[in-house]
Amino acid sequence: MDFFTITTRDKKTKARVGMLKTSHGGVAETPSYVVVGTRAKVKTLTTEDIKKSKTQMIISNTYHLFRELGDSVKEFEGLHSRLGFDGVVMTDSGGFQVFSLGFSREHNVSKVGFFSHKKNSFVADLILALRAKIGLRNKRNSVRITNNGAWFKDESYSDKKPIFLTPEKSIEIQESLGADIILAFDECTSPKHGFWYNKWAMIRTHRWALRCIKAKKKNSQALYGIVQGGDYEELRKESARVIGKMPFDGFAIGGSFGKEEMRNVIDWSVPFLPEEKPRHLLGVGRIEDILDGVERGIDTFDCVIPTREGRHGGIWTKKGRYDVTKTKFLGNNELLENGCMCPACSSGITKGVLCNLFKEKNEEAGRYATLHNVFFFNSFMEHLRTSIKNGTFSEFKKQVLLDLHL
RNA sequence: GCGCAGGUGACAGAGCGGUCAAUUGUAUCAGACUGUAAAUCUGACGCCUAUCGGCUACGGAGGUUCGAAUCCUCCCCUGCGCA
Repeated sequence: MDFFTITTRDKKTKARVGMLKTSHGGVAETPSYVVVGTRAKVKTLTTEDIKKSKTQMIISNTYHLFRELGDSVKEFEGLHSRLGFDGVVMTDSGGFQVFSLGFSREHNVSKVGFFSHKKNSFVADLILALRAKIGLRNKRNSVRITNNGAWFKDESYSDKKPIFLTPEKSIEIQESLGADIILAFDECTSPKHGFWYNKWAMIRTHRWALRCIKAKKKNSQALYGIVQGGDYEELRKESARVIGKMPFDGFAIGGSFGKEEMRNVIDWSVPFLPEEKPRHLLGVGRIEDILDGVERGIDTFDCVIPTREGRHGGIWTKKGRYDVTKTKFLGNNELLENGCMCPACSSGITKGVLCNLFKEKNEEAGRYATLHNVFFFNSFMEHLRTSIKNGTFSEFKKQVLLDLHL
């Protein structure tokens, strides 16, 4: 049984429809959205909710679950069981936390910027890269990266004991967690990092990739390698070439880039990745980003947007996003989205009702919003797949962007 | 009627002589959120002004002082206790 099969290819673009089949029995048709359930739970949603949300894939997180479970992760029941989900489950390796708990805090940046982040100066970048190369840890960071792995001293956890993640440790934990797809332990760099730091971090990530392959014992899980290289063409191409040649079951594109550079990063990387294997774009994104990604040959995407923004009152619709918490929606008796078949809209949740729930700080508010958003993104992917099958992907893309006023 | 305790910006509630247009929280408004440090965060929030700055404000009226939300006097109001 093949893990990944491509069933339709778009004639004009690199878009394709495929099927992921895991040894666990889970199935997902791609392009697919991967819902984020970091701590083995999609925030605010019940397992019943997830079943009704058209969710095919969920991604949990190695770092956060290991923080929670410690060594008892060895006796973990397994993510499918914990999630009550029989679709395709992924785990992120903890590589993103190297950034999100480290440089992201220090630089005060997120991984995707609408503007190009100002880079570190050439000298600062070179010093940082040299320090990294000879194995000197960054002193200020709550994450200290060494050539062997990364120390996490995360004060938001009460026990406060630093933990050390290496490629081997990450794989070991991910095997205990039991996802269908696991990711190589990598280093996600910051948008502020310059060429030299990115180069060194990339080389390190490549070495870690080999160690992950070597450390993997289970055959039932698919292992993805991760392309890094920041927003540098030379580095991305090199990374994709090197990682693409390694015996991974699939490939992910990670790292930080500006909004504009994202398309370039994909264009530089994809040609070096084996055509017949699945390609995942880490941490992206918005509707327009997905369209750009699919067009360039990406099969799966994971992003916190539908869940996080839902909790914050952001409602995604075909006509764009709005904030239901605005007082003007009180008393409004239109459904969240006209004609929507999601469990929230189907049960008659109106803008007014949801606005009121948010104002009351009722916990159901985030749940309804998340339900709608997750369903919306999953339905969107469904339509997107159909368009590829029909050979109308380009028209579909154009229409979606038009409707979103983008 | 007597005895306490109080009256501060939409509300709650700090401040108790100058650094006070007044801490903080809530509400309100605006914005952010892209491998979840996030049911979170940022900013605005008396009036006028793009800004500098100006004006009016801490129950009311006086007073003391170079200077009062802060001290004094009287008045009005509220809560609790006693009649």
